Amino acid sequence: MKIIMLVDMDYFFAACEELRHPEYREMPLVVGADPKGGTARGVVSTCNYVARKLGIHSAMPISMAYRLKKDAIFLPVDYPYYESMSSKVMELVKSFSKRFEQVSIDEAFVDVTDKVDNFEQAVEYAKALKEDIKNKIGLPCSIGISSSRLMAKMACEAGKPDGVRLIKGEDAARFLSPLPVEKLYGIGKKTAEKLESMGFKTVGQLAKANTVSLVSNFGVFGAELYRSANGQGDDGIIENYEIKSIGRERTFESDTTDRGRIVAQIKSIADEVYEEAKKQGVSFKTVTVKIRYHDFSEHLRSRNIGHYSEELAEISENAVQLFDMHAEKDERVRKIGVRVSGLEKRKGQKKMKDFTAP
DNA sequence: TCTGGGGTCCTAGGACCC
DNA sequence: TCTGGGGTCCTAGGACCC
Repeated sequence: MKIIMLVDMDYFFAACEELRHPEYREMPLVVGADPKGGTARGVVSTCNYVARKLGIHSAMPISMAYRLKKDAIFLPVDYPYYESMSSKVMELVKSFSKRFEQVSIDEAFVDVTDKVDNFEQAVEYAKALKEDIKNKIGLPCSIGISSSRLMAKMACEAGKPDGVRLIKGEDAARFLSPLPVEKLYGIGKKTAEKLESMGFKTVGQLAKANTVSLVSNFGVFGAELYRSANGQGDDGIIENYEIKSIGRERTFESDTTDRGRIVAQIKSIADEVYEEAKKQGVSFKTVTVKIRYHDFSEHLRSRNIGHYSEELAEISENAVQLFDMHAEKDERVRKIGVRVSGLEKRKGQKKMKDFTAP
């Protein structure tokens, strides 16, 4: 049996801001869109626990957060800064085990099976890692430990904030059983509604479901649901993960039908996508445009260009064409996005660090 | 209250090929 | 007259996560 840990940074973006602005530490701090006096269209990205006590939370419309606390500290998202902090954290985590997989800017799974003899030692190991991150970098995190990725994640959630939590395999079912289905990782609003309509309110009820009926209602996902509800899950760590797509999207400050304005935005976004693809050292084969209309309906239009490309013009020209061919004229556009996929590492190009002199 | 931006994975239909 | 089966690729949409 493996010993898997999930390291998850607590209120990461806001914690990073507190680190460079200690004066905000005791104040409600909201990282996200500029509220613009309550008229803005963005959302809360992350907020600290002082703000959470006031009812503010991630993904809440920023206008609502503003209404809840007009004199909170509102800061814009400084992604490059958080990424630099993330790199420091991830290097430290890696030093605890090379069997490591970063799953988002602030989370990583680590397989510590070879590092400790049992779960009790794993708890001590996790505490040491947590202290190291706190002392050397200054950021709080939580760590969940179990024998699968799923249960490590659930343990971590249960331990938040600033906690280390162990759930042994034999305790998984008992831990999960009373939770409402939407607390299970992978179950969102839609699936929860469907499950509740089928009579499954808790994970324990789901764990006793008839697998045949789950599969007939949800396909492969149904079988996965059953396994998850019973505390079973994957324990693999993918050490060299390859990115699958690169995209950027932008919401207009006001909905528009002005083609000139939209095309200009597509070109500007295409440029950002191009720069990111260059930075990642990948070519692409498919270009996709995403259009969100005023009523939130979304449409994707994609084109396989038939070869791997690295050209800015291939992104912007295909994106504009796809928009012109498929956009509903006179429908107000709220958001536009551009994405490239079908990626391949560029040939003859290695990362700088591969050339580092010995 | 009025809804961002960056991703992943899965499904399903149609085209095409053998 | 009434039309196989399997595999793969492409496209579009949906759900979910952070």
